[in-house]
Amino acid sequence: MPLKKLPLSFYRRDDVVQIARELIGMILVTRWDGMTTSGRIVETEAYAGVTDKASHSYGGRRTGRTEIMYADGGYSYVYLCYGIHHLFNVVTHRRNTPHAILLRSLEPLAGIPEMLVRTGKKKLDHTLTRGPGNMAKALGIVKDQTGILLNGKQMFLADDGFRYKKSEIIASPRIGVDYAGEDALLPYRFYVKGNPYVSGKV
DNA sequence: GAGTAGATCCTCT
DNA sequence: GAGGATCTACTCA
Repeated sequence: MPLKKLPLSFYRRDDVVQIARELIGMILVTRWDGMTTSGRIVETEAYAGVTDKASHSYGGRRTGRTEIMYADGGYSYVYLCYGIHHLFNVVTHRRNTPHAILLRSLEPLAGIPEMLVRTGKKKLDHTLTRGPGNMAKALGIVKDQTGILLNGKQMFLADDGFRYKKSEIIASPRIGVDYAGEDALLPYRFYVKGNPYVSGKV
């Protein structure tokens, strides 16, 4: 089955956790610098807007950085963390409901040589796109790519018909959000069981 | 193998 | 002026 771009209606639904689960197995494509790179998503985390302490938009916080989260679903939200890592998110739901999904890891498909150049690695191994910082780097994603509509030419998510078995998709608490108190325990993270590209303990 | 520090900079207080 | 949705390398055992 050929690649089919996900329609904007896919992102503009109410249940961000459900969308995060459905994104597992989809393909992320970026196309810039004259190179196409892509990979199959194997790890995501949902951030449920104003009610989620771990979210940047918790309590309705609205700043220059988080403004894009309040837009309609289907936009990219990239931001810099720890001064080094760019983290790529997909905005979901509709205007004024700031939900987002962090894409944490994917399995490289196309453009692997380009990914190796971008990350400075010598050969392909599971650390190439493991974890959100590495993944963004391998795909050439930087925070300037915030606000791109994900059904365009530069960057999009697609479905090639592949599906993991339901039993292969695991829900667990999110990573690196200990500061969020009880919300850090919510099972908003999804990953493919046993996949070497998944960050954290498998 | 486990634990920890350092990198490094944008954003909000 | 502080801290973060992280990663790597280095120390110590």
